Amino acid sequence: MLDRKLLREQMDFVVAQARRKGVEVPAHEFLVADGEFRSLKAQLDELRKAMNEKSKAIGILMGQGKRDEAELAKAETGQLKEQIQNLESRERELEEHMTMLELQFPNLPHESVPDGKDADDNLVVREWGEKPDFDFEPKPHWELGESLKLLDFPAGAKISGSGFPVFTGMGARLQRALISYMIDFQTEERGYSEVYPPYLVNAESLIGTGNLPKFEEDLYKTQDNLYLIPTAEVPVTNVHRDEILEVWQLPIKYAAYSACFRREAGAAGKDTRGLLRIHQFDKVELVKFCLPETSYDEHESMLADAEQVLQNLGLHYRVVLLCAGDMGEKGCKCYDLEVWSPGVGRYLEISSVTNFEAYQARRARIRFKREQGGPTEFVHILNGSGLATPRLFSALLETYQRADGTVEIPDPLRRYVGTDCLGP
RNA sequence: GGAAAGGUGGCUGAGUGGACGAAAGCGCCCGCCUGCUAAGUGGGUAUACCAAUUGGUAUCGCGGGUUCGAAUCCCGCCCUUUCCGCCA
Repeated sequence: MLDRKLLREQMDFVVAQARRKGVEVPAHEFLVADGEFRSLKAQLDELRKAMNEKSKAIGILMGQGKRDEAELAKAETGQLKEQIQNLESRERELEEHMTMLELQFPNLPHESVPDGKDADDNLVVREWGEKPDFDFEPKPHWELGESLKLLDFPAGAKISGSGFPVFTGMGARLQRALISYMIDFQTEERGYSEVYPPYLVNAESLIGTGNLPKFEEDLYKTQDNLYLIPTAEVPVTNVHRDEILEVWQLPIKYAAYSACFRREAGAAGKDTRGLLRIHQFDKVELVKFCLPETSYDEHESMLADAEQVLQNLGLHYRVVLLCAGDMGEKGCKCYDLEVWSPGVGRYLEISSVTNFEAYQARRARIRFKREQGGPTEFVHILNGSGLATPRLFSALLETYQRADGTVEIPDPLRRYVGTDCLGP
């Protein structure tokens, strides 16, 4: 949701920026509706003012015991009331119409975001480390997972369906180790506060983060009208929904572990092997609420927080700045971290770090005041994965595999995994 | 699942038809006073939209109804809390 004032005053700019994302917005329709809405509202306010004054007068007459005059005055209100009701119903219509139109406006890309249509136009900002050399043919993680008895895909398919792997034995332990390690790192080294959120959320929360109404088909919904979270971003961002924060609280930084549930509707046939695209996965999510003027600095530092995990684990990756056309609806600027996967032979997206500016804050009504009695402003909200475990798990196995089929555990994880090597 | 109570401003909490956007207290902000501190004292302090010069309108969980007029009465819904039962 964009600022209505921006739409009114700088529609040409909005249209141009939306076009960078490849989105045509209903500019004219909105401006027409808004014009009618405003003049209608002015009229309505006048009528209501008149009505209020009349009512007040009647009250005074009644108080003075002047019954007859009061009755006379009452008779005069009928027409006013009818007029008001007519305008009110039109107002409701317009309001609905405008909301529908507003939802078609994407968040606008930041000036530092390159033009482009799709993933081919994304910009590789930097690479860290190097692709590991193997003197043997590196295996993909699904083969390693099977031979080392870390993953059981058939069991998952039997229990739930495809896209629900079972982690077994040391695989389960490694999974848990990754989560603990990442949470500990972000909270102890990077100043995030830990949050453990609910996994089922109401529609209001999903509207706040922008997942509803547009992306309902990506979500699992329960019979109680609660939805399984697609990411911890949803509950964690909504922790402060409808609040006015104190300026000294900012920035607020949360790190949250959660399972994530995605229907992956429409993604059939893509990246189906192994852990690449599954319906339930685990992730440590980072969320920040900050002052508008600091959000791009906070964005860079959040990116660094996520990168540091990969660096500590010695995994080769690259940082990609998404072009306007590939960024999606909600973001202003977004970096992807892509980890190198030797067995698959590709870079795989393992994190997206996004600055939403006030887009989510406006939807979720998360504001702050710079000073007592001052105006309220929307905070800027950012989030990033730090990181998603399936691809971290797979990159780790593939990167640290040895010729004999065993896998070395990198140093920072050893005390969590309880061993330095996974073998048969 | 059964029963009851309740949803009012940053918080506590009054308000059962008319001058209530809302008492009081707390908190916070700006003064004054007190040679420190504490106390005292005067004022200010909800949000959104519109007009923009002091102005106007709406909002007391949400939606509808009664009424000239609703925080207040009626109906429906949602949510929270407590007790009992069941269960991790």
